[in-house]
Amino acid sequence: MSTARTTDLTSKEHLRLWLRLLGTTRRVEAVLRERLRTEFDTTLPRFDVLAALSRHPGGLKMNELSSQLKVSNGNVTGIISRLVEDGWVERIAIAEDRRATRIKLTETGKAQFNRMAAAHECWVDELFSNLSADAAHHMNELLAHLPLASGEPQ
Amino acid sequence: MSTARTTDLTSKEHLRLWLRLLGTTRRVEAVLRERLRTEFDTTLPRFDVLAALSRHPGGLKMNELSSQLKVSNGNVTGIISRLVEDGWVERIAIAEDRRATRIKLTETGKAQFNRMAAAHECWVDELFSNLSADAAHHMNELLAHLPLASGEPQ
DNA sequence: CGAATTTATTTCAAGCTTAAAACTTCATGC
DNA sequence: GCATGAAGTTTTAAGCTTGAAATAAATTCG
Repeated sequence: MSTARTTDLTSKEHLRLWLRLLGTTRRVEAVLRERLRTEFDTTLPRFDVLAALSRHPGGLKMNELSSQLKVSNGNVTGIISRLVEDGWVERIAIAEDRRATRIKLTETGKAQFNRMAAAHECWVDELFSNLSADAAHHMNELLAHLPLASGEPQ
Repeated sequence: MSTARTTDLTSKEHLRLWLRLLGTTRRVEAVLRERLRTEFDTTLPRFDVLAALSRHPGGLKMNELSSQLKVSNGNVTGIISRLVEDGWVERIAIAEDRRATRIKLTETGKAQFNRMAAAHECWVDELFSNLSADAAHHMNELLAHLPLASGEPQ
């Protein structure tokens, strides 16, 4: 309320960029969701969870999962419960802390994820195919410098 | 399906960019959702619907709304129903076609949206504040050239 | 030790989201 | 007229998502 942060022109340019960013992201997500559904009979949130677990072979606690994925705790509970039912993931008791459990991919889960991850990379590459490696890298750098954008904090 | 579209290096760069894009978008959305909730007691989907209606003073049919917002028909039905209950929006019968209705902002809805839109632009400007107008414009151009990124079909 | 607080997770209610099925109305062709 | 199909919308079932409340276990500290 007190002060505008930038000129009005810059502000409009920021808004335009945000709407473009949002639109692009939604379109890509829609394609990925559709393909995950038709080709692997699964969903994007499930894929995201599997991807996070895949990056951590030792497993992750529920709160680690939800902070990595930037979603709420309760949300992850439901997704994990369904993945456990499907046998793609397992909850492993932690001896030193009976409140928490460690979530790990099962062998089935690993195999499924590997198949999906290969296809996923291929789809993304196709969707961004008319962006050169340099342009992609450049855009990545710009986004990385937004204070809120970096993936690193945690 | 037959061939990789790019080199493996470019493919990795595309994937990196996509993950960055997704992360940035989610962070911005999280901030906007939180602020809409605490300061205006509403949600992002509702705001999106109001914004679309605001751009079309003559009103929009349900299928126009859902195609503009890139969400399913059934989805819009629910959001509109709740907005109608709140008196922010009204369904107006179309004489020539009894299947469809025209959705319009009420005066209350317009007033509410105007307050929110001003704050929204301010928040976005703040979130992107360390991006110059030129950089924002440049990134916008790059995104606009993705075949899937513009407002066009596929 | 025992009370108070913090940490890890689940449950809950409400709303969002999708795809598919159902329903109603309109348009077309016979 | 009337069947047939298309168009516009709503309903449904299942899953995703959130914030808040509830539960339970660990930690802190008087």
